[in-house]
Amino acid sequence: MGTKERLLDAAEELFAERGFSATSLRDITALARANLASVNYHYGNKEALLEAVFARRLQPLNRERLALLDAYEAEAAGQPVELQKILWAFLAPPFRAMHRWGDGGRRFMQLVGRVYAAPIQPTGETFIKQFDLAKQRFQAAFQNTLPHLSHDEVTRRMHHTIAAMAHTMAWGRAFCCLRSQAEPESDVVLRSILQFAAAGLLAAETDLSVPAAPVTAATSREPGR
Amino acid sequence: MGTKERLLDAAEELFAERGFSATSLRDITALARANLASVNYHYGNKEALLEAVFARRLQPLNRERLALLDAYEAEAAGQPVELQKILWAFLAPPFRAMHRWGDGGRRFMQLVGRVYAAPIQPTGETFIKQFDLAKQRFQAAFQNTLPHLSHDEVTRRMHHTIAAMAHTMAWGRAFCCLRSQAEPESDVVLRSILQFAAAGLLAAETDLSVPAAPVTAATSREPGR
DNA sequence: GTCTATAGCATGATAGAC
DNA sequence: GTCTATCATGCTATAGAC
Repeated sequence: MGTKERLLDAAEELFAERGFSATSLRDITALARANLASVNYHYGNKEALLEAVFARRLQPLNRERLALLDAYEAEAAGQPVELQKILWAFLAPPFRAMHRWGDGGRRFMQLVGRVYAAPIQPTGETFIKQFDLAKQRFQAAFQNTLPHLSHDEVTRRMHHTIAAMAHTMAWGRAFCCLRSQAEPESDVVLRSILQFAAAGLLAAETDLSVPAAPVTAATSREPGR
Repeated sequence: MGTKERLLDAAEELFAERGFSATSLRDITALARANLASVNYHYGNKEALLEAVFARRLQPLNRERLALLDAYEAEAAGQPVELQKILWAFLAPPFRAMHRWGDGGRRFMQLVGRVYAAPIQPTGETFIKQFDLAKQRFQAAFQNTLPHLSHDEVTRRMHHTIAAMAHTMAWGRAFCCLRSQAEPESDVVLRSILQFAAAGLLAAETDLSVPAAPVTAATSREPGR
């Protein structure tokens, strides 16, 4: 395996584990058993290296999502696609990618989850933009299948769904730190998200009964602002 | 307002916006209009400053959550507490805190969302530990109210619920970047999460029909590993 | 393509005057 | 408590030999 690719692997691993700013080029080149100058030779600078890490896996991933959605839509022939199918097209590819790509895939998805939760960082923008392209297609599909929801509510519930996925990814092996032994790439977790999100998306928009405050006043003093 | 508190505010703001490693003490002291050495004088070092940022708001927050849950449980007198009430006790305090604490509260919750998504960082551990104390109490309450779910599944679905909350926090003003104008502290978002999570938690555990692969083979070639 | 050497700068921390 | 000055170290990036 060439230096260029080893650098990519090392960067993927360390960016996912420690974050972008907390990882130095020295850390990366040491792990890749490459020279410090090699990053600059092959990629130009640190940020371009991060972009390369994303570029390698992100495009195939979103292409697979959209191909699945396309196929389901063709199958439905103009009718709304079943909710479970839309969710499957959206959520299954990253989980399957974790299987296919092994440790690298797991680390990559952890990085994705991380960046998605902290979108302000440099180049996170790049990633978000690419992701939003797919998101818009899915937004339309969800809206079609869930006509009882307003546009804004669909947006919010998609966000909740993405959150569940991204968090699972971000936690990686540490998922549900305490006791659940399930690995994030296991089917069990994917099915759990599918089930949870499907029910959540199908819920009525307005039927919420905010519970009354209990008898005991639970307000406590807190530091002012 | 004393220097010590101004440092806390500045650190809260910058850690939330840029992350811990990407923020320098010089940035913080400049924003706080304080001397570079003041951080060391008042807090010892950078990491202790982060811990102080957490300590200021985290304890009251979790205390409020648990007080609410206590009150609801007392009200229920041994019976399982209604799901909506458990969720309310868990989710409402951070949203209300954002109102009460103003900008500082919003930034703090953004920081919390950030750290929760990237738990490996230094001192994130501290935060996670404190949070887990509350989490265990809530896990028991959820399990009581949802006897149809296995222990592991309750854990996973709590995780999904927390994810929706944390992501909303992490995105702050940029929530649902595209079009939804709703501020994260608005009741609309809180209600959306409540509704979504309640339905998701109530769903059956096993009834999932994974959709069949569509006719068109959607597999594409991808880089090997 | 790979390496050494180093420029040029930012960082966290501290010593010590006031 | 606040300030200046500075240390020691780490960083990204690059120049130039091989």
